[in-house]
Amino acid sequence: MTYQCHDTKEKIMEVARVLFSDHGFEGTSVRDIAKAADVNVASVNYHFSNKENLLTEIMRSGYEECSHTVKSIYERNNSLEETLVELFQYFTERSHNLVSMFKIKLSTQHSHHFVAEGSKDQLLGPPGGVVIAAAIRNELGPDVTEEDVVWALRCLFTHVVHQSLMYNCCMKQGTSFQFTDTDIEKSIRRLTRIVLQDLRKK
Amino acid sequence: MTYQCHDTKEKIMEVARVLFSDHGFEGTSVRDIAKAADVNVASVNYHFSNKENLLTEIMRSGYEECSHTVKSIYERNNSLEETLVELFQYFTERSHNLVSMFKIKLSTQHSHHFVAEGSKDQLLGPPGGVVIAAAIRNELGPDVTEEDVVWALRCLFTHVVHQSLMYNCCMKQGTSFQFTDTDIEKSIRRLTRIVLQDLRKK
DNA sequence: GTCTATAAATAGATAGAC
DNA sequence: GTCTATCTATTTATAGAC
Repeated sequence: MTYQCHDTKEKIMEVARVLFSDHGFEGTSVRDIAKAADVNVASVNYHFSNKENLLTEIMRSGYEECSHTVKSIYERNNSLEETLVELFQYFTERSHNLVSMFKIKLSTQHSHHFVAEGSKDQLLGPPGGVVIAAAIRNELGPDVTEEDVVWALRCLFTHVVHQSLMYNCCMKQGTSFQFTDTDIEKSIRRLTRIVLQDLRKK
Repeated sequence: MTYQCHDTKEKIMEVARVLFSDHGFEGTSVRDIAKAADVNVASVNYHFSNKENLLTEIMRSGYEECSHTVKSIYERNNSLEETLVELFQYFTERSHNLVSMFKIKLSTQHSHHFVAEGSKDQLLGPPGGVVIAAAIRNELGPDVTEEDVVWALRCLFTHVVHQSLMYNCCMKQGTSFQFTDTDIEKSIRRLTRIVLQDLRKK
């Protein structure tokens, strides 16, 4: 079993993302990860130097994956409403990516993962936020104010992210959740329409 | 220093809520709590039997405090919009209560704290959700459908909770946050108005 | 690159004196 | 109710054989 670096490293990251999402960073031991990934305990430190660095790589790849997904979704359908609905579907398929990123964002200890490398003081916005903002501008034409775009972005992104978190966590917990994915899709569409409608009135 | 049970127990809960909120349940040791509360290590187990039970008591009191706050806010001002804005202000004053509750909700391991004691399968809704739903019905009169009330509740509560989480976490992290509390208040008011407006049209 | 063995620190919990 | 001391288990990380 020599020369399987790439497979092992990626397997560790994928398994760790799931475990961090379910039990948190501190709630997951390197041994748990190695066992679940079916690799040796020492290989985690070999490939990532230490546990903290494993988190760093997971966060970076997760943020990039999400940004890239939003971009490619919008380039395909060219519609704000459809993009938001498909973003919810992506968050459901890759719920561990969303949940682990969000938990880290809420943590004091690991929040530095959301600070861009070059400019240490600049907080990263939501992944794909630039694309959604552009989509809003495209729907409303050139007369829309920047303040309105920011407000709409915040309303809509918040809604999609929070509904995705609630939907996927309650599903995982096995408790009877009141809302189906169809309900949430309807909710996203309705909110998108009334937000755009309000911005057009001005 | 004898007979100070009540003080010690409450001090432990208050300190633990802050630490759980910042570093998570697993990221906080019983020793950390005892040190921050300036009590002996053994007193945590004396008053709460074990660490898990300390979390149980924190969650229960946090949920009740929040529900009670929402109720008393609405009884005082009798306005949906004002209640949501004041709820955001409460979430800011007591951000550790919100953050710790939300983190636990996202966790697979500790999600059982959101299951009501009597009926083990029933998931608890958002704290104060019943009051907000009643406020929505009061604004719209008796003709409003239950589906619309549920949608409005979800939109508005989601917005307030998520904005509060983002606002308080980014503040705590010391990074330059783009939005002031005034911005978020405006955002809540604007969303409340367009949601109610949409429901009235039907 | 993978493995075993182990170091060094820390975790939750408890026993027993006061 | 508070405290010290301690047991047992588990943690991250590393050293060194293969």
